[in-house]
Amino acid sequence: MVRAPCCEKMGLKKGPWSPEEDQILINYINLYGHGNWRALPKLAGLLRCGKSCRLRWANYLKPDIKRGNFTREEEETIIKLHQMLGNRWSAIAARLPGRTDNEIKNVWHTHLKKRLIRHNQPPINIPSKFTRIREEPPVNFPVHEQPSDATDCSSDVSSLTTGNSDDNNNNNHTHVKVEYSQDMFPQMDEDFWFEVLSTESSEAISDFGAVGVNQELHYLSPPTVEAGSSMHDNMEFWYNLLSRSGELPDLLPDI
DNA sequence: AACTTATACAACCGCATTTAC
DNA sequence: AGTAAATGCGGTTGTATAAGT
Repeated sequence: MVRAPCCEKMGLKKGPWSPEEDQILINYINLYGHGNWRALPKLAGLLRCGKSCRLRWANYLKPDIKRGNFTREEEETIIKLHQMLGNRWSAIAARLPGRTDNEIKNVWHTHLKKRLIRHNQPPINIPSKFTRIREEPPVNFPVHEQPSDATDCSSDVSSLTTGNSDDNNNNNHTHVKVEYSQDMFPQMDEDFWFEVLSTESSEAISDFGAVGVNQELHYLSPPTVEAGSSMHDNMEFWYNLLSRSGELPDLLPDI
């Protein structure tokens, strides 16, 4: 693919936006929308590249953007989501209404990371290949019985963490029997982990208990996956298990 | 007051992915 | 199916301002 010449070579402006430029962009998008970012600056009469316009709009001018300091609650949410998702700023931003990926990235690097280090809780560094998993629609995690609503992941998780603990409890570690088939296998995307972790603590992960690999049923037993072990430990365990199985090479590429 | 260093945040760059043809 | 263009994303940089010396 041939890279488009950079803004400067095209005689386009770079650097901070003036209030006049902002107004032109706002007016244009309010009137015509932003169907084609590449064409937009020319049509709007801006000496900017489309990319610059898109960034300015997405990070600053969009009307639903919440300005001002992050609340303590928002910061806690970012920390929690970062534990689950790593540096997937856009995924984190998707769960914080009114906040942009760029803003979250900045607040992470300037405040939150340092705060965690100060409190002897260095941030988990999830390998980037974990965080760049192919995007796919969430797929149900298999449980005893498929829920009636096949698109609702959260109902799966709650059934794993609550419903199963009664009949399968074993030394505080619940094992869930999973009937395995290739197309039922969980997609370990952000939604999958988010649903898992948003149930009560990482105990939920050990509650998954079993997973099918190579057409066999495998149990994740203590001490391999302990209740209370970290998100990353669990991800690593599952990743290694899946890698060894060789069944999902493009879902989770080698580290 | 002048200078240096640290911090915060907007914007850019380049790669990856998706879309259109 | 292949290719180019468009878009999205995450890492990095640039710059204004605040804090410290």
